[in-house]
Amino acid sequence: MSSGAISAATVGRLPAYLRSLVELAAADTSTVSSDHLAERVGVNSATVRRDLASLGITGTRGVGYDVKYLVFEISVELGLNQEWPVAVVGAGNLGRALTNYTGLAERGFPIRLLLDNDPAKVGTTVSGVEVHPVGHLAALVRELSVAVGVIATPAEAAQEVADALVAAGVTSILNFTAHPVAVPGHVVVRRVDLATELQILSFYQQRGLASSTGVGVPLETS
Amino acid sequence: MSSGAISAATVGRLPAYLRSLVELAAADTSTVSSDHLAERVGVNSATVRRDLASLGITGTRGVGYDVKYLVFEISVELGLNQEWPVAVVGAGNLGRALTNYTGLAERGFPIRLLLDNDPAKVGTTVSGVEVHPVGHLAALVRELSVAVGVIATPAEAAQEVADALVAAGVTSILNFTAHPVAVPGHVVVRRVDLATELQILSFYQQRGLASSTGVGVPLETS
DNA sequence: TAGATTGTTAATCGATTAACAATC
DNA sequence: TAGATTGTTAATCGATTAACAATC
Repeated sequence: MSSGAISAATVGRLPAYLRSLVELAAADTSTVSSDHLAERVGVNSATVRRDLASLGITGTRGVGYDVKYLVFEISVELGLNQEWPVAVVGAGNLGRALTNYTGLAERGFPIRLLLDNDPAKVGTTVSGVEVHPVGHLAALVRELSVAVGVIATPAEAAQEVADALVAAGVTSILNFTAHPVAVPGHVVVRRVDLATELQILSFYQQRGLASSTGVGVPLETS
Repeated sequence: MSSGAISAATVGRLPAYLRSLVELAAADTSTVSSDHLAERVGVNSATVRRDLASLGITGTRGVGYDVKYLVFEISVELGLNQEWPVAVVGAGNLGRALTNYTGLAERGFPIRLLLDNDPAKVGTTVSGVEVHPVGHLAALVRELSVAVGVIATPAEAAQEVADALVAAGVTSILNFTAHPVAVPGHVVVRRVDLATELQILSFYQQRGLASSTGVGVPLETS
């Protein structure tokens, strides 16, 4: 496990490390210790050193890690040095909100394609992205080299949309519906279910478990 | 730990159990085994029995669990037998998408309050919810008995909004910005960061790790 | 050299799972 | 009674953390 095997927990922490490091780089801090980084991200310093070592990232004993080097390496690991064109299926409020959200393009996920079956929506434009019929999905995904598909349709359509995305060759899917989707093993799906997030919050509220769960400092989603 | 202590992992699985059970109830299945439920949710049957036992839910040996009883008990645990009025801070695309999303009200989280500092937005209405100035937050939260606050503002405002929500007595917060917020120990925060979700997807894509991570069957967010 | 900090081993912790006696 | 399935113990697994030799 010392090299090559990267746990899901490690992957989940990488974006947090990166955010913290980018702030340090902006503040012209050239070097950072695992202790310092750990404190900012809210984990143990041994965990930071282990996470970085598992990516093959090394520091200097007595000194720490070079911030610029860390930022570069983690960015490479997360694929942030390249663009991942995104297709959003469903041009309802959520689909339009995602398309309008400039933060995604800034972080390398430009939304290039918006699909919907509603004839009233087809042909309209959201933040410069034209809405196309879902029937054109396969052709457009290939034409635009779409790397990530987002399911922002009603829950009933989730599986059907996932199937269409997979058939078109998309291997990364973000599912915003309440309905889990089944996909072949080479495809990665993550699900963001708003009602589930709220239900988990209300569970803690109900139980008065906030402080006993070590929350307070935010409980991360991943 | 056998009783009273409920792990975060267990809490995260409850909504999935409930979804599956509701389908069974609709199909008039009166009883379910831990084995059957485990298969539907994608966990081990011992985990199901342990999760349920930790909530004080018992089944019948040789028979299984009564579906209606399970649905009721888990609903109570998740607080679904009551309403949790929600306040959304930020009436941008995301805030409006959330307010328009009927799935939340259906699952007990009606959005009762929408706040924004933009004078052009104040006074407008989204799905019947009027936009109020953020300065009125404390008074309106009390008046409407808001239980959950949602931060849907630009990242820079996240901490300020969290502070205002906490000061107004809100103890459950869902944060949609990329910025983690610090809150007192009695407050529960969950964060949903879209760019982070996409970055994790692209990491797996980059590495070709999909099948080796046991994804395929969806990797849940929680 | 003295102080700091990494890289890694061994200990710990917590969660998952196999296994099975209890019992419907 | 025979078959099924729970409730729970003990084993396993994986991830976190303490500790410390290596070394800048």
